[in-house]
Amino acid sequence: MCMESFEIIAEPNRRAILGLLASSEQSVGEIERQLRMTQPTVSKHLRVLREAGFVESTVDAQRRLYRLKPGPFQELDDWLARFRRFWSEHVDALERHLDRMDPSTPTRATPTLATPTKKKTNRKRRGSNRDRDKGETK
Amino acid sequence: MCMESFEIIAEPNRRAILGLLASSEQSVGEIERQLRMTQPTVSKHLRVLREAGFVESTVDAQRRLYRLKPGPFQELDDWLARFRRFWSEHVDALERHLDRMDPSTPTRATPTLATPTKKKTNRKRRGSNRDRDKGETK
DNA sequence: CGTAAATATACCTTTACACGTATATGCTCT
DNA sequence: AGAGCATATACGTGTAAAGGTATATTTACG
Repeated sequence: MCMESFEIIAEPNRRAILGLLASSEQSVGEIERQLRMTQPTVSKHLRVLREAGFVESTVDAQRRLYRLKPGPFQELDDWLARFRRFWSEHVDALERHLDRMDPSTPTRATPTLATPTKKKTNRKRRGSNRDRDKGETK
Repeated sequence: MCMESFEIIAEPNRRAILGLLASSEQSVGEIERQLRMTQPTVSKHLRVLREAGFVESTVDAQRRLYRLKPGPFQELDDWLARFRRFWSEHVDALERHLDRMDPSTPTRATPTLATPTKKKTNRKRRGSNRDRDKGETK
């Protein structure tokens, strides 16, 4: 009754359900069988997804057909967009590399808002600091 | 010790931290003050983020400077990509609408992989089905 | 009308995360 | 060496979500 979009997709089973629905709408029973989950579990997840606006349902005799709704995906993407510029520059290099290795891949249509934000901020690393990072990055 | 990317960003405070780091690297104390969280809370979230590969840290005297790492964002985006085609067609219509209303908005740089997947699947809605949807979509 | 199928809900138990307080570790500077 | 700052960790507690079992609800169909 209170979860927002990010918590919704934190649940692996829910992501699996959304994955199924990405191909086409499905009934509860179909989801239940394909994902090997118990029926109540499926129903409860679908309820959560519905209340969060990820899916909608229509009645078809005794079954209910569920399909995706775009809203929350938008929202997630909007959040991710803030970081896209950041990692896109990393991807650029990698992409060139991969393009060279596998010319069949259609360049992976990345947004590439690649504003060349070359962060050369030159942060002062004060004093005796032997960049040793004892297991920080692990 | 076990969370993956989607659970990581389910936490609002962690998203806030990532949001801060999106602009520039920050020390624990700076995060603590800007987000009004207690220091242990910040440290623990940063630990989680670090173990999940969202951030990395370097030592600067007594402080640690944290900054973003691209990997997990990629992963999240890859998952979202499966659905992008789906909602992009919805956005297209909306976008045209908004562009007309507010010409200042720079068209919101959407990936727009708009493969014209015009889903005209014409699903059969069987039998006596009075589309009534008693509060399903709520 | 009664039964069976499909789905939703209620109730219970378990588990895992988030937070706070307290404390440990590590670095700097005098 | 000792004081003090910045950060990490330990531990206890509350809470909420997920899953299971049982049951209710709705619909089709004989």
